[in-house]
Amino acid sequence: MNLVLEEFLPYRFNRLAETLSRNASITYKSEYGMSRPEWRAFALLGQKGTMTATEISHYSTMHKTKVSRAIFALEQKRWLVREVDENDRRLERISLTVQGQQAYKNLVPKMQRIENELIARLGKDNSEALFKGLAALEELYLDKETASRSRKAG
Amino acid sequence: MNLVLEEFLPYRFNRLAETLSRNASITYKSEYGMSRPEWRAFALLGQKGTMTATEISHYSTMHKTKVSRAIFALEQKRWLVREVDENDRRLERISLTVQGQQAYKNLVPKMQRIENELIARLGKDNSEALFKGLAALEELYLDKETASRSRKAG
DNA sequence: CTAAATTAGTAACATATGTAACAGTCTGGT
DNA sequence: ACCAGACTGTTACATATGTTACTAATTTAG
Repeated sequence: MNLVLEEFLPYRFNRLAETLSRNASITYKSEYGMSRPEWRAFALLGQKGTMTATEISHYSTMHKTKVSRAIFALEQKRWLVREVDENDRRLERISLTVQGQQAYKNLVPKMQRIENELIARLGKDNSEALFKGLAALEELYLDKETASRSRKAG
Repeated sequence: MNLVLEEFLPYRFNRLAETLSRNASITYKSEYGMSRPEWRAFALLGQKGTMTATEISHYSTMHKTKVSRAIFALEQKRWLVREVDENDRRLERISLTVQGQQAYKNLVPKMQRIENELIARLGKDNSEALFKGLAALEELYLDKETASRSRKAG
């Protein structure tokens, strides 16, 4: 009849998500003064090239106002530029500037190293189990299109 | 050289944590108007009996001001009472009222059913992998004392 | 025994996020 | 061609959260 909070999945996920994010954010926050929403939008732009705000919102699963603020901040840093789409003037094609791409080139290996070290410390057995479990959860819960990459890769 | 956001662990955890929490919150939010911080404090009090605010903060990994607000809200609902500790008058011993315990008895089975259904849908193989991976991560990252229950249980 | 440092909990302030309303643009049916 | 409805992105407002400062109580060092 008792629920043990420490065993409750949503709680465990929230706690780990916070820990992992805080740990990862140290790098992009201290080196570039980036917030988490900024990092996400930035990482997507580096990964996919030109995107619209709505696309960023979709792939980052961030609310559109959050995206709006994030790209505004990145624009202030001169890391991205917007260009109104001539075929549909509601759309803004957003892409990283050369400066932004340089920051991306600098930052990404550091972020990957953090993740690789974590996986190494987990060990092959545990990390494989983790990826399997995460992929299964994503398969169950997340929008097929968004989750597909993780599934294939997990 | 490219980082794929959908494969990045902190992002995957955040996304899943949000999804799981939103899913779980439907029940305690719609039936009892509880917020997530309230639910956490409430679940701990039901689980452990009398606690201080600091203890709740520790076991829930919530900031003490968040806890302060959560227990205030639960107090307004008449679900908990505080009693100043006579040996150390800085402390407040917090415990659920009879009303609070009834709500707990009503709510916990529903929350457990949600989790059990999730695990069933994952299947034995996947959920075992998930628990193994989560336990390993908690072992690595979280305060030993806090994580110990999850470890043993996972 | 007393003063400084520590602790529990709250309150005031600043920041971050979500919700709702908005302006501008496009589309489809008539 | 036109208008109702839908879409993109921003702004204004409300709410939630974190940071800092505070009061009251206790503990510790000297």
